[in-house]
Amino acid sequence: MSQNTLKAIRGTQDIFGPEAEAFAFVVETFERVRKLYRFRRAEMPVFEKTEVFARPLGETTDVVSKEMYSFEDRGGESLTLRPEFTAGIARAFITNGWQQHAPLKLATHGPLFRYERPQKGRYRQFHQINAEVLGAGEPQADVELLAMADQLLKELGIDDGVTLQLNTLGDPESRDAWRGALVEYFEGHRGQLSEDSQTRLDVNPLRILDSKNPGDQAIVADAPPIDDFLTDEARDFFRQVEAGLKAAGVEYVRNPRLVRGFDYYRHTAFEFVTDRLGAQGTVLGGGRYDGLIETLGGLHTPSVGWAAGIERLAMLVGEPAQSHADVMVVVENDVLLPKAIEAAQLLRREGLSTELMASGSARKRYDKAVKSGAVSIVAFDVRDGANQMRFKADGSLLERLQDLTRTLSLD
RNA sequence: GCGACCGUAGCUCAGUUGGUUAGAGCGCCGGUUUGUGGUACCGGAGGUCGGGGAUUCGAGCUCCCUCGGUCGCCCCA
Repeated sequence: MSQNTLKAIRGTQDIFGPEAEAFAFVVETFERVRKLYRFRRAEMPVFEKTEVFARPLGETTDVVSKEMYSFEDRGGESLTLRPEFTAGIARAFITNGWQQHAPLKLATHGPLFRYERPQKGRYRQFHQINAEVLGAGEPQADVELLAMADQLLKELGIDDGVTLQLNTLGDPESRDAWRGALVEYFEGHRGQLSEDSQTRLDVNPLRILDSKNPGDQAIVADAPPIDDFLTDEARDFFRQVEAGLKAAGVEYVRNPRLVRGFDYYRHTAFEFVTDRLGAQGTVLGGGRYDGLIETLGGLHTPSVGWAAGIERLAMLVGEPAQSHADVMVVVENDVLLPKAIEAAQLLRREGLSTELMASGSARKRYDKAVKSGAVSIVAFDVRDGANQMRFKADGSLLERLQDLTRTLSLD
């Protein structure tokens, strides 16, 4: 690899082979399942005005200042490659007046961009599948979204070892009361907290709850739980979500320390977590964001959604069985190449996946065809001065191949 | 932004306390053999050992810098 070799940008990936197959399997499964739940497909721009993503987060956070791919276009406007789907969807909801469709169930997938240091299951350009219910304030929306996620993971065959962790952040009143109590509690233990968590205490105290530092975790264990601060309404909402999940047959565990970093989140927060992906164990996550669309200048529009990293799901799916051609058409004598091309097209039009083996040493082509694992082989060769077509296939496929190629004239 | 580990052929990797012209397997290309066949054998292409500097008579190997990768921390919409 010379120094002049073109290289991909850090954190981007060229997905190919079994990994690409696994990736496609995830997307195809998502598309199938979202239709079962009657989620409608939407396509959004890959970039937006920076404000679309920055405003809901607060201008000063690390996320905005350091982790977005932002740039100026030729008109001097600040644009940003989408780091998530939700904000763009919310913007589209507002600009297109989609409240007329509320409650609106939307599904989409595609590339997202975050300027981060790559590590296992984290890239700068990565891909997510995404589902949202916009304009739905009822806990049933949360339940349906979770049921869909649950079914998706099961249909991907990766539900083993994956746990749905569920929590509520309450309504704003609950949340503020809880935050206040947490700050008070952690202030009392400030000296024992890690350096990172002391910073969090000032910047984003809820985040202390998911600190990875063992010393912090000991302190967190005795922190006041959200349940002590839930209003009657918030408690009732969460109970309805739990009851709905039970009715839907979705298993979960309560994780009272599961939080979200941003203020527009309300009520339900959830993550499907695996222990098989190292530090990046969240495989699908989301929650209710009743405050977001207002923040972007729309009407009050309670909404809930989730997203999942396709790469991470693909890693869990593992390598699918290699796919083999139905038919390998082998040209053992180049004189018969046109006939072989004709045959290959015939077969493809009939829905048989067909590959032409017509390059390299003519003598080795048949062996390569056999080695490729193709289900059947049609070989074109000249023997004793006569053009011939030979088949290697079993039973009904052999009959089908003979039948399909009957009209082919070899001379 | 911080830390640890790793960069040798297209791929996976050997390479001794620093010592001649840097190797293997797989893959690829060609040939022979086989001739209803996944065989065996022979040959070939392909490396400034990530890049630069230093030490040394001599560096793939030691040291420094740099670039890249992996994993973790931070952050996580």
